[in-house]
This record gives sequence, C-alpha cells and structure tokens, in this order.
Amino acid sequence: MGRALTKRGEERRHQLLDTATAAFAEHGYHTTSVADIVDRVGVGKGVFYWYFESKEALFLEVLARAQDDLRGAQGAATDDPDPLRRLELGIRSSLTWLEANRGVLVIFQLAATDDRFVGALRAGEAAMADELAGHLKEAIVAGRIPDGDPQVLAYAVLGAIDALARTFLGREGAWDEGVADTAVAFCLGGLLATRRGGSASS
Amino acid sequence: MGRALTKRGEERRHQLLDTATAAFAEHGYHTTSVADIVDRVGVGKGVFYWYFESKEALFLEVLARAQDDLRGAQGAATDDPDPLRRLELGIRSSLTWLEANRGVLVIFQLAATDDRFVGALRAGEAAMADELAGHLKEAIVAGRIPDGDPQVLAYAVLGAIDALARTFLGREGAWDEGVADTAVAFCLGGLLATRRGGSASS
Amino acid sequence: MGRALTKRGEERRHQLLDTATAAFAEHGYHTTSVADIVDRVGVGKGVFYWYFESKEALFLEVLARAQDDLRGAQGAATDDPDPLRRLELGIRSSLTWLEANRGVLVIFQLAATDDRFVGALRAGEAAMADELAGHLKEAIVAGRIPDGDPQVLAYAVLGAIDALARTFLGREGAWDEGVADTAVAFCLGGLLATRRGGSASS
Amino acid sequence: MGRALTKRGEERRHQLLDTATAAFAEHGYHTTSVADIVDRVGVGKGVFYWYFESKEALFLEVLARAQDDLRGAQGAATDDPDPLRRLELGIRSSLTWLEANRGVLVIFQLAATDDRFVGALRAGEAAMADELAGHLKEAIVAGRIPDGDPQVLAYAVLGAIDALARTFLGREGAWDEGVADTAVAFCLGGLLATRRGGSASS
DNA sequence: GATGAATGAGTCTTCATTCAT
DNA sequence: CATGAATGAAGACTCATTCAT
Repeated sequence: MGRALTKRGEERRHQLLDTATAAFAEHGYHTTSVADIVDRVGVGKGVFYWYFESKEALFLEVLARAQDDLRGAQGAATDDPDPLRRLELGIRSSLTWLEANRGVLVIFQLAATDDRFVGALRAGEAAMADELAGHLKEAIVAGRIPDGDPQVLAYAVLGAIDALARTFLGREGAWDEGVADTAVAFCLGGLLATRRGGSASS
Repeated sequence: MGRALTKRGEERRHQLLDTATAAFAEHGYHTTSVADIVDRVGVGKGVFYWYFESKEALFLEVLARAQDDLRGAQGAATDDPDPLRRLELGIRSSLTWLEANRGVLVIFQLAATDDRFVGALRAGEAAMADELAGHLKEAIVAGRIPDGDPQVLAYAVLGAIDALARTFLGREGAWDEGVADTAVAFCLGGLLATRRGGSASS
Repeated sequence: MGRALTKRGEERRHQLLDTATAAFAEHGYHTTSVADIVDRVGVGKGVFYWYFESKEALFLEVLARAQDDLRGAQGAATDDPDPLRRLELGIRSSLTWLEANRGVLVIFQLAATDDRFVGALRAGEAAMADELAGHLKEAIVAGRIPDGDPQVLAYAVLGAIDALARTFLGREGAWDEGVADTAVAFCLGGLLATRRGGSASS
Repeated sequence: MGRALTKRGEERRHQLLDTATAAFAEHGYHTTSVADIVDRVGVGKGVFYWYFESKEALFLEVLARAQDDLRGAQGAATDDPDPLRRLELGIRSSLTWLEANRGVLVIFQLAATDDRFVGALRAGEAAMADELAGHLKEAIVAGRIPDGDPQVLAYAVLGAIDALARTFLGREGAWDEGVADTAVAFCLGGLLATRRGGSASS
C-alpha cells in the first residue's frame, strides 16, 4: 500500500517503526497492542494501517531492520587482512552496537518464539553466519585455527555472542568494557581448542 | 486450591502439565489457549481451573518443573573429584537431557520474553549458575583455570550451552554425538583462554 | 466447533438462527452486526462464536435453512398424478409459505448480491429447478404443454414466482388471495403460450 | 457542492460515476469502498468528496441514472399504434439494453436490499409501471386482453422481465436471441390467460 | 469432580469522512 | 482542484475466566 510517501509520511513511518521496536522490546509482541503503539506516537489508530499492512508485517519490518543494522555495524569495520583480527573486530562492533541497541536482542528472541517470524529470523541469521564462515574458512586454510566445519563454528560463535550479550546486557550494571574482551577471548579460545571428536579432559 | 488430590487427580494434573508443556513449546504462550490444552487432553474447561489457578500459574509451574528436571539431570552424574571433569559431565548430561526434552528450551525462551515470567526464570538460572560457579571456583583455586569471577564465568558457560543447544537442537538433523564434544571443548577452551582484559590477537 | 450440543444449546442455536434471519431480513447483511444479533437475544458476544464459526457461516446456514424449508413446503402437497396440477399446487404452497415467511425473500436477495453467497444460493435454486423441471418434462411428454427445454421453463416459472412474490409481498397490503390465482394463471398461461422463436404479435 | 463544473470537472464526475457503477455491480455496495473507486480512477480521495456529498449520495445518483437510462431505452422505440405491439417492443428494448448494461440489474438488486435506497428504487419502478399500465389499460379497453387491474398487471410484467433478465443474463452463455422471444411470449401469454380468481386446472 | 455454556473486555482491522498543504 | 495523511467510530472475532447444572 501507500507507495511513494511524502517526506512527512516517511518520517511518520520511521517514528512508528522506532516506537514499535521499543514497545515490542519492552513488552513483547502479543503484549503490545497496535493501540499502544499509536497512543505512544500520539496519532489515531487508522494511521497505523496507512503505513503498515498489519501488526505482523510491522514486526517483520522491525526485525529486518534490526538484522540489517546489526550486519551493517558488523561489516563496517572489518577490512583487516587478518581473518582472525576481522573476527575479533566483528565481535567487538557487534557487541558495541548491541549495547547501544539492547532492545534488538529481545526482538530476536521474540521472533524466535513465533512461527510466523522464525523463517525471517533464520534467514537473517544465515546471512550473518555465511559472512562469518567466510572469515573462519580463511583462518582454517591459513592454519590459524584447527580444521572444522566453518558453518558449524560460525553458528557457535554467533550463539556465544548472542548468549554473552543477552547475559550481560540483560542485567542492569553487568556490562563493562571488559565483557567484550572476555567475549573475544572466549570465542577465539574456543575456536582454537575445538577439535571435533576430541575430549576435553584428556 | 487443589490440595490433597486423589491419585486420579494427581494424574490429571500431570497430564495437563505435560500437555501444556508440549503445547507451549510448539505454539508459544499466547498462541496456546486454555481451550487448546483442555481439548488436547479431552476434558472440559472447568477441569483446568480445578487444578490450576490460572493460565499464568500453569506456565509458572511448567517452567519450574523444567528447571528442576534440568538441574536434576545435571547434578545426577557429577560426583567426580576433578572439578573440570564434573563440569564436563554436567555439560554432557545437560545436553543429553535437553536433546530428549527439546521443548524445554522453547519454554525458557518464552519465559524470557514475558515480564511475568522473567523473575522465575532468572531465579532458576541463578541456582544453576551457583552450582556451576562452585565447580569453577574449585578449579580456579586448584589452578586448573585462570583466575576470574566464577559467577561471570558460570553465566558464560551456561549461555554457551544454551546457545549451542538452541543452535543445534533447533534445526532438524543438525545434532549428532560430536556436538557435545564440541561444546565441551569450546567451553573448556574458552575458560582456559579467558583472561579478562586480554586481547586475542596479541 | 462445539459438536454435540445439549438441549439447551440446541435451543440457543435455533434462537440465534431465528433472530439472525429476522435481523438480516430487516436490515440486510452488512447492516446487521453480530452485536445486534446477540443484543436482540440478550446474551453476550461470545455466545455467538460458541455456536457459529463466523457471521458468514451463520448467514450460509440461514440461507440453507430457508431454502430447505421452502423446498419442503413446496414438495409437501404435490402427490397428484397430474403434472400440471402438481405444478399449480407447488406454486400455491410456495406462495403461501413465502407469505408466512416474507423475510426469506430478502434473504435470497441478499445472498444474490454477495459473492460469498451466490454459490450456495444457485445450488439451492438448481435443486428446486430440477424438481420443477421433472413435472414440466412429464407435462411435455403428455402433450399438456408445448415442447421446450424443461430447465429453461423451470427457471422461468421460478423467476416469475419469485418476482410476483417479491412484488406483492414486498408492499404492505398488496397481498390477497387472488394473487396466488393470478400467479398460477400467469405461469400456466405463459407455459402454454411458449413457443421459442415465435412472436407474440402475430 | 459542485454546482457549475468546468468541462473537465464534468468529465471527472462522469468518470467517477461510471467507475462506481461498475465497481458496485461487481462487488456490491458495502464491499466497494470509496478508496476502491478513487484508486480505480487514479485520483486522490479528496476528489471524490469534491464531486459527491457522500458515498450514499453517489449510489443514489448511480441508481437514478440507471433507471433513467433504462426508461429511455424503453420508451424510445414505442410509438406503434397497437398497445400490445408497444408492449412487445418495450420488452424487447428493455432486454436489449439490459444485456448491454448487465451491471444495472445488480445495482437495482443492491438498492432493494438497503433501507436507504428502496425509496428511490420504488419511485423509479413506479414510473416505469405507470408507463406500462398506460399501454395495458388501452389494450384492455380495446378488448385485446382480459379485464384486470392495469397496475397489478404492469408490476407482474415488470417483475417477469426482471426475473427473466436476471435469470438469463446472470449466467454466462445462457443468453441468446431466443430469450427475448420467450419473454415476450411468456408475458403476453400470461396476460391473455389472466383472469383473477380463475383456477388453472379447470 | 466435571461439563457445556456464558461473559465481556480487549484485539486487530476497515472505512467513510475531513483537512492541511 | 487535488493529494496524501489523519481521524475515530464501528465491526468481527478471541479468549481467560466463571458458573449453573
């Protein structure tokens, strides 16, 4: 609908998108009503449907935007020749961005628990994993880290970042500069130690 | 409410609890109606409210039971004198149990996205983290792993397990025996490499 | 839903069906809200959805019931050996029934103007036309009326009845006993005079 | 409102009227939104309210125009001295016009099912019936058809035409030249046979 | 203990209409 | 004249919860 928005329209749209992101992050998808969103913006109910086809479509857009932005933050600083260095920079910028956009983690979690959104979520994740797997492959070829399936390792790193971010960003005051160091050390240490089939206690 | 249930009553209650767990795991909290649950069991709606105060109370119980069971599985096999070995065994049995009870991961995620449930979720997590932190402290004291805040490390390990489980159990066919090995290696490797404030590329 | 209703439930259902029929006949489909119907019955909004899947489904049922009842009234009195006499009796009982159930004509008209309902309407009409065509075929074979396509003639008779009923029942005070006579005379006269391709003025 | 339109304005108005007629005929009154109409024309919503006071007023105008046009088509060719011949010609030209303007039948039906429009519909019908009744009266006086209330007969003829048109024009491929012949034969035959109070089987 | 029925607040969505630009 | 944007009342439908039987 409503293709070709005026500048004012474009602004409203963004305003709604931002407000919705915040509202979803604070209260969840089902617990946030369309009425809540438009009330927060201070407009009538109809406005919502002028800009979005449905609440579902809106959430999908919120999700897509969040994923795009995260990827953007991730990729921005990674033009180093060393693949492991690129990995580290990627991890650091991801965490920095996530710290400034804490709500996004909740958005991801929300998407993961609803059949209608998992598809889109996984697609975005896959894109990030592919990018990461590229660096990892290079690192393996260069003998920097032990051999292994880059895809699997990529998901593990992604998962670890997600888990760390969730753990430390989710709690007030738990975050400090050191967390990023820990995350980097943890991930790289994990990667270096990884030998599929090996046992840790031996 | 429902004190002193007959044996038949106890069974009904369990049946409802099991069915609800499965239903929540499959469709989410809001997307599962009380009607869905009682229909699945094949009883009238009144039965539900005989055994549970509300849908919310039911979910809380589902969550508590899941956390208890996971802790049970975790603690069962860990009577080894070596703290790192205990850690490894704990990780392995957690993953094995989660594999057999995949729905539980979804339950946790569900709880994390709803204000009414985060409290209970965090409390359960804290209990697990404490247990883990105990082993880690011991390992640190014994000089098996570098010094660090056991609580922080515990959450990191927990998060990594959660992330790995979610990543590999969430996708059909992605799970095999090797994943547990990877998880163990990853976590221990990470722990060993962890020195707060260090940089990985150096 | 709600298969196997209790006696009380069955009564409610009928009450809703009757009320809805009247309401639709009085105000039209779109102009009658579900709220109107339940208010008229004096029950809560939810009751409606306990008995019917949707407003649309309800209308379909109202329509089907009306068509069934009309066919019933039509067929009840027609066991005469003379096919034209059967036709006459059918016309008379149709009109009598329609007089006592004026709303039904509006229901039919309503159905005719909505894509979602035309299908069902046509199906019911076709069944009536088939029945009528049977009598007409017999009459043609017996040489009582000129040769012609029984289906076409059946629709013409049906249409004429419909039109007459609509015309005279639709207006207050326009109906009297003579109308049925006129209808019968008109239809039979029309049938007797019908020769496709002929011109009336010759 | 919109007095004294420029030529361009007049065209716009007609364009909207035509588009609305088509849209209403295709989808019904309630199912056609003002947005649908203006979108089809490719103009903004404001334009609509420049030319028409409301959706209701628009429909009333659509209806009036349709009735005027039908009457025009009807009266155009009827200057024969023979009243029955005039009747026949009127029937034939009505059907021909309706064939070319099928949507109009739907418009009439739509008007018949909405309280706001029945009045206008009936008024137009009455005008047509009066015209027809004139011919019939003449025919009765001339002894060409049996005595009877010309008004009643006029409505019967109108109803039959409407029903026939609806029946054969409503279905794809059901219409051919013969239908007009049948209609004429049916109506005249019916009129000739009509004696109020008589029974057909005698 | 159990059931089917009932409640009603709350949700998403539509749409005729108005208005600033 | 024309447009895109805004409004808000109204409508269909859901669902946790309660209750008479």
